[in-house]
Amino acid sequence: MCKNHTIIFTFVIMVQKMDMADFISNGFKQFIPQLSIDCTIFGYHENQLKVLLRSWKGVDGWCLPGGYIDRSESIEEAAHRILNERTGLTNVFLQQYYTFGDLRRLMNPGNEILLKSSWLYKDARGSWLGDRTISIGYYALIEFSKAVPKPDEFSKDCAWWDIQNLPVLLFDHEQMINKAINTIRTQLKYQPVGLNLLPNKFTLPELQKLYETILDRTIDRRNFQKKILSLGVLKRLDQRRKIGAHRSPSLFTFDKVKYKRALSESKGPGF
Amino acid sequence: MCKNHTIIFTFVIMVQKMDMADFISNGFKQFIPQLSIDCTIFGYHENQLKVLLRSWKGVDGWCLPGGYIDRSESIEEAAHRILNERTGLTNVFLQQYYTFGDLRRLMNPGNEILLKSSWLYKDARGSWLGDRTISIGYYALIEFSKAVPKPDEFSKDCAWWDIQNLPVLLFDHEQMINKAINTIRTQLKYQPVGLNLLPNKFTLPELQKLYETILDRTIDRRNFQKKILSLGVLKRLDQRRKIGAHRSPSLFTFDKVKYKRALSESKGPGF
DNA sequence: CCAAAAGTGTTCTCGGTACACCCATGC
DNA sequence: GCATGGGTGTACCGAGAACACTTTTGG
Repeated sequence: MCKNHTIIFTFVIMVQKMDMADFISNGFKQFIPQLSIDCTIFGYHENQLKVLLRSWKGVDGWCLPGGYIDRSESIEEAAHRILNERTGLTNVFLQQYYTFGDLRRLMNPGNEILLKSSWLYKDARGSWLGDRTISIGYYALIEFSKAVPKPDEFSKDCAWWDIQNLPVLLFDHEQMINKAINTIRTQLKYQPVGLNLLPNKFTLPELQKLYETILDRTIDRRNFQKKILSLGVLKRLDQRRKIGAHRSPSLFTFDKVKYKRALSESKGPGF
Repeated sequence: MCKNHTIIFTFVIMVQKMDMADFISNGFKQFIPQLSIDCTIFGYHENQLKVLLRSWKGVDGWCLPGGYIDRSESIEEAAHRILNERTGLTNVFLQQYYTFGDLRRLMNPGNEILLKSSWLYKDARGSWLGDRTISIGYYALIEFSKAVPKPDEFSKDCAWWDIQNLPVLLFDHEQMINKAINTIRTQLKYQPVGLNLLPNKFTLPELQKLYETILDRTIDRRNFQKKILSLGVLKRLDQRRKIGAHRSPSLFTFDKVKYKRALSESKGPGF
């Protein structure tokens, strides 16, 4: 059920470099038209939850990194490829969370003007790219420091943004991000997915800050430690982190075997 | 988040009747190609959880009722329409649960032979229908007695099947059904979705049997009643059901206002 | 010695589970 | 009156939530 993160990333055929005109006129031969994948890529840095966004040349406003599905790859492979193209990362925690197919998704009233003045409207409209598109949403949790945001040749920029302070987003991508955040919050309650956002070694206070950031509330320190340790997925290391004029907290790492087991055993109350 | 069931079904333009040849050659003009919706429609009857399946003329094996998305309808509208076409029902509890896009989904080893000997392979292959298709899975919970399975003009049959005793399923539809069942089971733990499967009036023992059937285990009678009543979504009626040589159990109905509120407030343990 | 953060244990409450007796009905 | 199933209450247990003091460290 939740094995996405364990899948060994099969390196799929990378999209051939092609110029924009060629992509507009011939892309549909390689890709499935009218269906895209958008990845909500979360990172965590300086006590902030961040999302990786990209902007297009010639268009104001930002959007989620996305792409089309090659006719010969599965959608999961496509999602991993798209994520790899923007971050350089392989073998990350990546999960499908919802498919967005509202007719309004292209007509976000907040920024319709931005789109109308862009080449997306002028040139892509009329081609396969201008058709209505349904988008499969995936979210990824990655270690911030390992990812190097990479614009592609169509990008003006590709950068991290604070969840709390997002720029103007094109299409329905704000809604997609919100749904992704809700999904993580729910999942975090049952499964220790948050660990994917941290480096190999971390302290419990750091882990707690992450949880507090994602859930947007404070958590009692003692209860947090009791609960998180009771999951049995953490290993205490014989090292401490020096943090200035304070007591040095222990470093932990997580036991990937037990971690995978815990991910697949979500428990809950009720019947 | 879970408002699907509250949406007032907007009656969309029904698919024009067209013959199979026309559909094969021209359907892509009306519908989005390479993307379909498949509905796992659950009903409950005689203490059995049932799924509505259909079979194609000229093809052995069964599959989920599905269809394509009209270019002018949202995917949710499409799902409601497809469900309406097979059951005659509107305004039902319907939820998207996963999008299936494995390359293997068309090549289920268990029944490849069935497909190869069919017109689907001979005639549809080469047309837009023969292309690889990605499918958005929706599940519906409906009141069994209200639905009248309706084959369409391409169908050999359309009928209810016991979850415990499914026929040979084409494509990856068995996997789709299994994932739908798991989704319901998880959801049932947090939200009283099961009520959608029962008639307006029901007794607590009947409701309990439904839960036991879905979860595939027995539940203590006293604890079940305590818990289900504590949700506050049931109203006890001044009526009892006569059930032969036994004490007559009270009938209940559910308070739709409180019910909707309860659906949107899923609680849980954890942080 | 003082400020700041880490580490740790107990109590309370609530929900989940286990369990037993009496009641209504039709034969 | 008896068999069958419906209705109800109590005791135990574990997880979550509330809560305070001591220890380490650098300045």
